[in-house]
Amino acid sequence: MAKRSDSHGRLDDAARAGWLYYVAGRTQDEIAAAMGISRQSAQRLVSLAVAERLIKVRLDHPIAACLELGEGLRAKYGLRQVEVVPSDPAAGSTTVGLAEAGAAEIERWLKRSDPIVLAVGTGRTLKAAVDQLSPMECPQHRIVSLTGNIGPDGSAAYYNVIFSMADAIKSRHFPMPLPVLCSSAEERDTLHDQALVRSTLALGAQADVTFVGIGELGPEGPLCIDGFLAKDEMMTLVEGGAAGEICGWMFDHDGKLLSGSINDRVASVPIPSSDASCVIGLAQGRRKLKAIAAALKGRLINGLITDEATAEQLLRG
Amino acid sequence: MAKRSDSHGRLDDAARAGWLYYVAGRTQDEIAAAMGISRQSAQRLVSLAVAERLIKVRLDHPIAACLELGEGLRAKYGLRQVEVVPSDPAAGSTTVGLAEAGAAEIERWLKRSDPIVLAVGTGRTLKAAVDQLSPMECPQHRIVSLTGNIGPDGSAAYYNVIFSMADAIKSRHFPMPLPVLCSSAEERDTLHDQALVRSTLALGAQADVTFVGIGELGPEGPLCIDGFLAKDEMMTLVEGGAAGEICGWMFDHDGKLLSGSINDRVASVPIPSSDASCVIGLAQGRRKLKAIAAALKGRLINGLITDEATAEQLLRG
DNA sequence: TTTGCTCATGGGCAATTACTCACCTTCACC
DNA sequence: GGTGAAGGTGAGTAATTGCCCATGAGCAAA
Repeated sequence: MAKRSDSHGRLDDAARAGWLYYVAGRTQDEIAAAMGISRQSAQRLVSLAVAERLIKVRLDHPIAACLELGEGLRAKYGLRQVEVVPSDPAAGSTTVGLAEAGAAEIERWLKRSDPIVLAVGTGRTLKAAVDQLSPMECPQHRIVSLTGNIGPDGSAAYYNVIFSMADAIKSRHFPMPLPVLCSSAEERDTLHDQALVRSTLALGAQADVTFVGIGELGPEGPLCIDGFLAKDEMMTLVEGGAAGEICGWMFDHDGKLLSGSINDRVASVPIPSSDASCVIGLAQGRRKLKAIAAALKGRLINGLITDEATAEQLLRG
Repeated sequence: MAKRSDSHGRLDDAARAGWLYYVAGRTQDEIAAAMGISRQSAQRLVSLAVAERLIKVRLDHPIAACLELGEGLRAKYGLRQVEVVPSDPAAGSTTVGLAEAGAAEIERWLKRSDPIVLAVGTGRTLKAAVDQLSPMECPQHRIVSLTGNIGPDGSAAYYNVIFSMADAIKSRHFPMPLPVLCSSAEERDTLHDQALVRSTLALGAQADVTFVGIGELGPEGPLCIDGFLAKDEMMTLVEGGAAGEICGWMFDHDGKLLSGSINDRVASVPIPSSDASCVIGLAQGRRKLKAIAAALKGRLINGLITDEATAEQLLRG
């Protein structure tokens, strides 16, 4: 008998057990009884079928591709948190936009009962996400802005998101009463030395989780559009190897922060270390591709929320 | 938040949970943590994904088709036990023949520690199966033959299998010291009235499991080949609506035993009732198709061991 | 024949999963 | 604004599953 079982191959039995378990939905006890073996042996056959890749599981849902892409990105860049949303709303019922996905992730953090420090950057994408937040009561948390809220002309910077966030989330908020960009490194240092600013800077440094937008450079990038940088300054930066920016901090194609250049004048809190905390970027679109890839490569962020098409391109590159 | 979750659809969440569970191999606890929900909710989403057929499981093994066919036969004929073996040995490594599969099933019963009565019919297929049995010690069981072992010319009927079985299985065996076919109903009744035969008949009636071959009729059928019936007798039977035989018992296309005809002269033990016990037929091949279908239809058997091609045809018809 | 190795097996136990039961929210209808 | 059905939630609990270990069979080398 043993001889015959062997010649038929253990894999055949594994296939049979796997079929009974996964397709027919029997329990391992039933399989054991049907095959005349012990429950443990049935369990071994089932796990053998899985280990030998006899069992193929497929998910019939548009979101499946997104999850695959997310897993790919997680593996490729060592990310802690990935969310890929479907690109084409018409493709299925899952028209979760980037903004909604970002809001969901923010809410996931805010729902925690233990107090956390949540830091936010700036940008249109992030603003859209924050606008999707549902009202919540979160007295235990603190929310801090990484970027100044004064625009280049002295008015409020529209895409500073912390005030939008304050509308929805009842929590302690800490804006940065600074411009985004100072006129000089000295001015930046002076401003940062104010007591109020120093405490906010310290708070930002200890953020448990940070949500940031990722800005592309070039004359159509947000820094130019919003008037923070003139086009010729921008072109100089790009020619100098800049690939993108987060909270105004410029980085090259390897995700290394540029030394000198305008980074000396950026008033933003330094981007929290992605070794110690979660730094989640929200970005999507072909134009941002190089910036996102660089930020991932340099581990400036360890979490990403993007869309399907962008995820594909990131994995391809 | 609730609103957004709803608009995204519960199915999306179910798909995500199902993917994480089945594809990514996470536990439900991990899924719950990742999705920010309770473990119970994660469990519900996973089972929802299964219930909604979002999760498709496929078995990459030649045996998968056989199992599908077996399930189909089980459903169609209300069978207790089905085994379908691959038809084409070249198709894969699983060249389990009918004989080996039958032997495996017999051994499965004999391996039981509680005492059982196992009855066997006759036929080439069954003989081949019994010849595949490995030696076993089964003092607790009793094995009884349903058919006589004396051929039409007085010699031992070759395809009576109980002696082959006795070679491999150490157990108490009860052959039937009778011809297969008597010359008249009266002779049959007289023979059956012998004390020794009566006890064997009684034993056969209480069989826990019965293995039988299924014979097709016609001039090429085993009854003619082995000389039990002349060709003209056979033709008369076929024209009278006979579709097949089990242990010599003739039945029509609905699986009803024919009254009169040669059934009056059959010396075999009546086929045990398939209501109370397992009656497993071994048969395969296009020529036997009508006989098998009739036996199944009439519930003469409630178990079947056959091959892939035959199973397909049975399901088609 | 003995020794040492590999591997399948079943028992036992901890982790994981499925199910049931109240309770709660939502929504449609009155 | 009340009211009941539908469906979701968490707690508790039973069932199921995964894994470790000791055991013994089979087999090749010494």
